Amino acid sequence: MPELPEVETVRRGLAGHVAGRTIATVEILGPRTIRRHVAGPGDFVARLTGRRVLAACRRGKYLWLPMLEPESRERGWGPATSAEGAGETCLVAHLGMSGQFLAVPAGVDRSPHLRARFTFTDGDPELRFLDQRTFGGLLVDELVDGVPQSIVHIARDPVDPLFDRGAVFAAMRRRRTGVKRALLDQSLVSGIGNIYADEALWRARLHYARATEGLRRPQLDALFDAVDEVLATAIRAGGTSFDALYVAVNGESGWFERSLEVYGREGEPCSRCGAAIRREPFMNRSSYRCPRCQPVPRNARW
DNA sequence: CGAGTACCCTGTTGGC
DNA sequence: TGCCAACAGGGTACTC
Repeated sequence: MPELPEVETVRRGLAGHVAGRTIATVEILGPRTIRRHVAGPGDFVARLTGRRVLAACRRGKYLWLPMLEPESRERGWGPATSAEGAGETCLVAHLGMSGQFLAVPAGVDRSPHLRARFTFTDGDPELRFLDQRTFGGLLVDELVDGVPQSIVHIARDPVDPLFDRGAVFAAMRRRRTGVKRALLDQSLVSGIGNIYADEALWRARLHYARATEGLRRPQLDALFDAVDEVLATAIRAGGTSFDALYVAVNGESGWFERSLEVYGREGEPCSRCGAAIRREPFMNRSSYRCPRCQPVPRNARW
């Protein structure tokens, strides 16, 4: 269940273990992992082999590794690339539900969930991408204004220094929908998933079906203050549970669960008022809320 | 175009 | 014990 904090933890791991290294070999196990790379596995491998990883970047739940351009292009013998900042190659990754990056010594991996393997010219560790439920994926892409072309529709996330609350609030109020649908809409604001949406709504004492057009500036500020707090707390927790071998934290590991107030706590008392937390079907998943702190609004939009 | 839904996928859990 | 339904859910394709 990786949301922004988990993906940020992975990004930091990749920055520490992979940035600055040159890819020696790329191996893809099974076609589904690169289904969004339409040019196919041969092209995927060819465009990454021999490339040096410059950094590890993230927007919302997406990760990417920009690559140093080959020397021939750096010297201007290839197509123009630098004028508008476009044309830089990068590896884009989405963890989906269960994707993991592991930086481990080279060796045999019998895991049926191993989807991709990268080796580097300086030896260990190699980088593996594992994904049990195969909602995750990899593709090679080009940067457009510093962002992979395939994710230009993903909005800035609340951690982004250029995140513009005023613009996001205005866009939210133009929608005719409920506040949780808006929080989960990655084209409005990215990085928030089911868990942190419920946690932020509980903190802001808002029902998930509150109509966005009826929300006032103070309520939206309170909601996004709550979003910031929840994300920052989870990022700090992810940072402390860091393991040198594992680039990724396991989404199932319990480091964040102790601090959750409503998510997964059906029937347990609300820590503010004592009312029993409710689980309700919503958008083909579940929403958790306190029935007293977050009552059903009059003009609900489900 | 905005809003809302179906589907992709597999391992785990719980009811009968 | 064994089988099947429910559940987990982000993103995209699709319909209306």
